[in-house]
Amino acid sequence: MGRAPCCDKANVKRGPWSPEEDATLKNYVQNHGTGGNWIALPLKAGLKRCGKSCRLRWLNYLRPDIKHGGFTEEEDNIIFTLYSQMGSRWSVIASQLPGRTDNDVKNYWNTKLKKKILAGKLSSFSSNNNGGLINAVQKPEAAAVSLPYYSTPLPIPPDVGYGFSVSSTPLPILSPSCPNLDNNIVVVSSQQGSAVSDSAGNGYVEDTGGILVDDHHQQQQFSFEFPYEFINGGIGGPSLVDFSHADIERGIV
DNA sequence: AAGAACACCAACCGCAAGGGG
DNA sequence: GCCCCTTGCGGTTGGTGTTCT
Repeated sequence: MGRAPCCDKANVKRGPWSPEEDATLKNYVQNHGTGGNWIALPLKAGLKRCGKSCRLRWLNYLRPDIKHGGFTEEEDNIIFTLYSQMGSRWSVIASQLPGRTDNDVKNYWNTKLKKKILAGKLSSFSSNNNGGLINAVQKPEAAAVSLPYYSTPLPIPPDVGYGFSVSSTPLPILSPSCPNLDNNIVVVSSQQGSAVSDSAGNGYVEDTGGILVDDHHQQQQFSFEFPYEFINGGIGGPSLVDFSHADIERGIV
């Protein structure tokens, strides 16, 4: 037996909300609150709507503190930074932006901001204070072995689908030729990779041979890959030249 | 001018988590 | 501990407006 539907779909209205419905819902919530039960609310308020629909309409549109209108550059940067760190945790990201909803942020990211970043038009991505690099933070679930959570400057925005893997066999200790070896996490070296493609025909540039060193001088080999057209500058991203050994070394923390 | 393609965003869907009985 | 109900979340869809050809 499957899950019981949250409401009787045959007897509820769907689709866009009318101004009358908005007014009814707004008046009811402002006068009576939600009563802690959205499922029962539409019946009490006299709305032929699903409780979930009412909740969504209130949270995303009717709440008095909702901010409508375009996102500012500062908001762009906050979204980008938080997305870099935690991925698509829209509710968490939205909680850092007063008046914005998770749906707003999600839509904005998917329709505009992602393109803006890929075009290199976001200040935190294109500025020179980090050598043109941004902090791409490894997603925890991507780690194949237990390593400290770390950030590594890479010339990519976090949404371009880079993969990340760590070899299971620790490498021999590298000679400490790198002046930053004593820092917590170091990307010691990297090299330009070769173009590869997956079974669906999507092109990637695969970079291999990077070394991570943690604060116990334990080393792990890693590899990562980026969509080929992005690395190749085809959609406004950096050219392959930007993705060099030197650039990554410059970003060592 | 008209149809096609694209962009935007509100709304829906299904799943997981949380809480109460 | 289990079950059921509700809420919250993130992914996806579909309608509408705009731009392009």
